[in-house]
Amino acid sequence: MPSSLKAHTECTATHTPTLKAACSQCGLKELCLPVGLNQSEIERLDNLVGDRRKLRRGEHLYRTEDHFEAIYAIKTGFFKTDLLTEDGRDQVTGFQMTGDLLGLDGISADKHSCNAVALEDSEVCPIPFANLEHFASEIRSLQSHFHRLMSREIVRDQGVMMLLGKMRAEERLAAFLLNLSQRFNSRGFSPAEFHLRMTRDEIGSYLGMKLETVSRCFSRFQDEGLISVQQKHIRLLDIPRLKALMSR
Amino acid sequence: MPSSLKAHTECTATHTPTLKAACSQCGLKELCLPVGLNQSEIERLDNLVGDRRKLRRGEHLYRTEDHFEAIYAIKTGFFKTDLLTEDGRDQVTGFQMTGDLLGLDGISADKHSCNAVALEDSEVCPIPFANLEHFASEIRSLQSHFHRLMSREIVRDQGVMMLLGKMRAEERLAAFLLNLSQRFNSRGFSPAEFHLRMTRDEIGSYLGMKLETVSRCFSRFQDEGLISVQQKHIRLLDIPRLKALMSR
DNA sequence: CGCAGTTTTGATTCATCTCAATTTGTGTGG
DNA sequence: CCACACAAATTGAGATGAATCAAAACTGCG
Repeated sequence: MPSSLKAHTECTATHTPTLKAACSQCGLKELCLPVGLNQSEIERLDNLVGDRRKLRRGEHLYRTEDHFEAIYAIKTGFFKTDLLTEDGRDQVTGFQMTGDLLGLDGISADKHSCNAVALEDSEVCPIPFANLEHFASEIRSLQSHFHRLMSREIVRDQGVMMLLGKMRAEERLAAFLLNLSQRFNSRGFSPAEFHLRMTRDEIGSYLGMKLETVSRCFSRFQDEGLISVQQKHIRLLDIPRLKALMSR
Repeated sequence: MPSSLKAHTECTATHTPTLKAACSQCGLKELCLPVGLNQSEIERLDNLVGDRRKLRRGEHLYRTEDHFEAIYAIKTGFFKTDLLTEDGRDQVTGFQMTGDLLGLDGISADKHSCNAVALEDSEVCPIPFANLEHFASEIRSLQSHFHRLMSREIVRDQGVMMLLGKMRAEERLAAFLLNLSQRFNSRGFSPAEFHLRMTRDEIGSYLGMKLETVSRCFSRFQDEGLISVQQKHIRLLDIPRLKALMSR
């Protein structure tokens, strides 16, 4: 599967070893920004997207307060976004994977309101926002799709509020695992077996619980035969029962 | 203050007693969708906005699963949005007041993902979304402003995640009061004295705590001289100390 | 191979929830 | 306009889920 995501060779005539992004050649057409565009429109997108950018594990794609200029489509890899308060508390606000968009937070004030960090070596396609708005006003389907994507982010956030506001620790973790499962599945990976890219601490931060509690819940799930855990390797053994756990 | 917000008389030639919305005449020009538009652009907005709709306290503007067709600018009044799970748990996801926009959640799937309920008699200006997208692609400043508004919603939601994920009950309530204070202030009302339109239960639902805990926190704040509470009437007596409370 | 970071597990504490009773406020109809 | 019924808010006592503190085990990286 990852082989189809390997970097293309450069396609500019220059000698710089940049990786020209090319939506028209990309395996993520059905998942990413081009959804719903026809062939010629996708080709116009190619001109819009900047050179691909590679990040090593742990590297920041952007930081809070950075000037906003582009949103980023994840070509390969895995990210987290987080907020930091003055008094040092850190809240993970999301985990993003292949095909997801990063940076929408920056539009509102021309600067980013959170940090985006690669949790594994990754590659992103920067989409300069000025260009995107320009094309969006010409290509109605692009405009419409972009609006849907922003709205989807709002809906997603509502779900997280429900999670944080109303669920108990076990329910949160079950919801989290099922969400990952579903997202891996829609990207062609196994929904029942996957590798966590984040630490227990990061999971805990996202779910509003301490890392010890995350660990204890994993253990309890395992004891009950719901999942199998070996460090970061997770297997979901009883998805129906996990789902049932959520509606208590 | 409310007198300037009183309903205009109808301005159509028909005999139906509808209230034609007119951004160009509205006192909320600086707060609402028209921000940043010039006079002639605002006049074009007038044609875009549908007839004003009145809601009584307790009435739904829309419900989860309702077909999405318009977003709504709040002309007067106060709303909450909330989600309901199958097993009956209810999460308030936001409180909206004059000048705020409602309905952005519906764009992503052509149907609403939450309920919007008036917490007092209110009036909204419906903006049919198809029209809005059409005008947005013609008026760049409208397009740009609309994107900022959606992004602001995303940023706001991140703040709520921080609140729910990392703060203790007292901090949440302090943050909540300060947020209301700031929003009333920017609408020309007193930042230090206001009337809560929602119940303790709704505050608790929003902040991820039980109504009894909300009530206890109010009492404690009052004992400590931070605020004065008489049912729904709140006076903030020591804003700096309330702020300090948040960064513990 | 050893060390640092991560994870697991245990014992204890604490914040918030739950259950319950009382007070206060509000809307309706006589 | 008052009285009644119902909804909302306050307060207390006790239960509990998750946090905290602490130590040990595991992992993988240099």
